[in-house]
Amino acid sequence: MMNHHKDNKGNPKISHTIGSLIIQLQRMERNPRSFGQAGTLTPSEIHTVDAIGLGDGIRMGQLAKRLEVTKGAVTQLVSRLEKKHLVERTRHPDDSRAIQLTLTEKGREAFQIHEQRHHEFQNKLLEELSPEEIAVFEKCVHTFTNVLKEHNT
Amino acid sequence: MMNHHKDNKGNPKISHTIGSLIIQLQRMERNPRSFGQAGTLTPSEIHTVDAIGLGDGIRMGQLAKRLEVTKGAVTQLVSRLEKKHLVERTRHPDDSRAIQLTLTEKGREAFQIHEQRHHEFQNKLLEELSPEEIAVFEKCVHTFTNVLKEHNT
DNA sequence: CTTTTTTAGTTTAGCTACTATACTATAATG
DNA sequence: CATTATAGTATAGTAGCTAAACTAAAAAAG
Repeated sequence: MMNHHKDNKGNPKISHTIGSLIIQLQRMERNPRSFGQAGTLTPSEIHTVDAIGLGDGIRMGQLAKRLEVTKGAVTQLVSRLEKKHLVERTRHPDDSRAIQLTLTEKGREAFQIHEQRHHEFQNKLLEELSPEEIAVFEKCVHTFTNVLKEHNT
Repeated sequence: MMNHHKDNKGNPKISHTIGSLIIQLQRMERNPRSFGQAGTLTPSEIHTVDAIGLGDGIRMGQLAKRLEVTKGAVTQLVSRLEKKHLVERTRHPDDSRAIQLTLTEKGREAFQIHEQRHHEFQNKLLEELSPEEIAVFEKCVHTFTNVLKEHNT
């Protein structure tokens, strides 16, 4: 009840806490991992596989928006994934400029292994945090993401 | 009280929420920004300035550990910052292999502008979240970071 | 003391993951 | 149609890393 709408006198550490998080996230985001038959994939590669798996038939441009990178970046990533036989490009039936993306069998396997790891990660978090805390956490991350999004504009 | 130590049936979205966060953080981490007299600095550059500012006289190796990168990476970054006249290398008095890092006047200005921005960011968060929520958030980020750290090993 | 090993930092080649820019091809609009 | 917008690609260049080989000084072992 008290101490709302104040400046950060009472929270000198949150900035540092977030700093550590960023360091760990960056570290994670540069370590490739193995995904079964698909072999070793970089974080960017598996993120791309994940986005295609969640939105089957997604187009190049939509994928670029989802990942918040340029279309050029997506072209490069998808080409690499195609070479690895994880993703297939097919022409869009209604717009012959556009391309639809789908996962191959191998791609789906990688997708599933990745989802499974998310699951395990979540469960580890749930072991250490109560459902109430998780709920607050989710709200906070959401707010944080929005402030960040605004900041990134 | 209920539903503790369960799997994630009740939280199908947290994974997606965190995914969005990661995308925004990565986006932030590749956009250079202006820091007064120091000019435009990349995220890695300002992180390095920040770490030196917080631990004046820090050595190359300690800095590498703090940033969780190799010493080679730190050498490259510090060399660039030295060229930009933000950082100074001086030989360590007790160990002539080692190097102590300090900020120049210009470096300190960049440091302060950066700290100021952290402050503003925190205040924006505090406008939208109660102190109680922030406290939980901090705990959760901490837990999350630790799980991540373990995962990164 | 020397010799050997460890530690602190540097250098370099190579990789990922982007961006910006210029391009081709198709679609939509006047 | 001619023009403009949209979908995707190609390419050159950059940041930010790593791994491995290196130099020099300190510490440990003999």
